[in-house]
Amino acid sequence: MSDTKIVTRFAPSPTGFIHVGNIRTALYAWLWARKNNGIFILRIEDTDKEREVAGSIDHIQKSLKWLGLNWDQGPDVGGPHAPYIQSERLDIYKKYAEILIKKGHAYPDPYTEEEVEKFRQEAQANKKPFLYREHRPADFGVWDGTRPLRFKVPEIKSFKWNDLVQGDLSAGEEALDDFILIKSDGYPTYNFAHIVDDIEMQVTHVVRGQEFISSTPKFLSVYQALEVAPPIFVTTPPILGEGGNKKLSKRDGAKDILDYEKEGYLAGAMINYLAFLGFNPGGEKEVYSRAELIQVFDLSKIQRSGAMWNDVKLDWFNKEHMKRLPQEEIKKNILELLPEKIKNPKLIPVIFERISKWGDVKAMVTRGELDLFSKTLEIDKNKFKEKILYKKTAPEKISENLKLAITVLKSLNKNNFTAENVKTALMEIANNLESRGELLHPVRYALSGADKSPDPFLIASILGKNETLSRLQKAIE
RNA sequence: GGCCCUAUCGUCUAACGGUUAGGACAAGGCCUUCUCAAGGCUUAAAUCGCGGUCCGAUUCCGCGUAGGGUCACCA
Repeated sequence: MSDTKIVTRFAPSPTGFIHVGNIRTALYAWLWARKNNGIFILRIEDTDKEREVAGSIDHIQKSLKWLGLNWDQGPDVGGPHAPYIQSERLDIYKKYAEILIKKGHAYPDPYTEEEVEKFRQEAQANKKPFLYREHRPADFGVWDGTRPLRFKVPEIKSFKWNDLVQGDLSAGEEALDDFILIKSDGYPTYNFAHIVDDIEMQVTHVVRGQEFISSTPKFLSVYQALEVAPPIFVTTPPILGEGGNKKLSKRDGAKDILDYEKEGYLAGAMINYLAFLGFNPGGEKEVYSRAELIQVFDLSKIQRSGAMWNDVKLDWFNKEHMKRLPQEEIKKNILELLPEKIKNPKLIPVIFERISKWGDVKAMVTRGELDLFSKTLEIDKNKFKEKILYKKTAPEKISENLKLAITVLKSLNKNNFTAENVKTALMEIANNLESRGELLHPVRYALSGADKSPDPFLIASILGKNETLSRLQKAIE
């Protein structure tokens, strides 16, 4: 039954990269289509030629692909309603415009932009909302395509409608106005084009941000004039920037979604985090795979209030997803991200061994851990003294233990300085102590300069005998 | 300013009108230091305010307050 098939769409305009705020809307639309065995459409809304940024379409597609939000119909894959780029569909909008003209619901705007602006200022001076329809001409005249085509609101009334997320919504008459359907450059406005396309493409659920709530009465008027039943509206709450009081925007640090890929975030983690920012299936489980997410997702459980972006929680999701990743995946993931200089064939096995247990690329980069492998680790001298101490163990005891370690390690043959041998040697001392940490922690810290690091034995073997001894010696001093 | 929407720990959130208001992140403390993109235990932390309906409001209603959105030949 094609009538009952769920159809959702993501309709970005190619004005640059898509940031995390926009992509969540796409995610929700995609999840809903997949959950219901429906269709997910990618449509490019490029009716503003001035704001268009070259390369955006490609970038948008890359972003969606990274997250695995595959589309069934779109600019590249085509589909029954091709083309999926609005600038290539101008004749279709014209056809709908003619229908509205014929019905007496559209007319050419007789005023210049300056005249309209004057009306606007007059209204403002009188402290009244500006309504173009109050200046609607008596005779409509014939539209020759050079003037903007305006919509004649069929009925001035209050609208009430239902939104799957927001519930019952309403707006007063002042929300209705004779807005522009087709601009003087021949391109349709968003207000008109998206409605035509949604009708043509048989979209059942329109998922979009709440900035469109206030123009919904206008949209409903168009559906009314066209005598077409509107789709189901699904209005998502905003994502707020980390100050908590502003909608997330590029200016407030909303990043290109693909930046997160570069930084080593997993697509699955990003999706999980994004989905849960404003949605919760109930229950206490939080880490969901893509498939599980599709299963539990429900548009009606989307939150109504805005949610604040939180990098720290995203990191946590990433970590959880990493833990669930097969080893091979981790290795692949990491290799792709390793800086060129570290792609030294000799080091790769070492890195793998380490990464198989402790491989946070992002953390490695930020903590300077990668440098450990190029032996240029800088240790923060100010914190060193304090951090090398183990709990309440006396500093004297610590340095005594380190000395002991040096003695033992000195007796190891330089060519036999393997992680295994170092471990055997050190553990012998450590096991005789009150707590093994009294030795192992200082050694770890002396060698790595970090209290969370690969195990000290591995580090020692990588550093080699000389460097290891010299770092231990330095630590004592 | 007009219109519209929203309001539970610092953050994301859960809770048929009846719960000691739950979980997660973050924070504090303790344990562990072969820890391993850690783990275990633990502490502190919330229903914006005022009225109303009800035997009983986080939940329903009104007002206030605060935040957000929108008022384009942008989407």
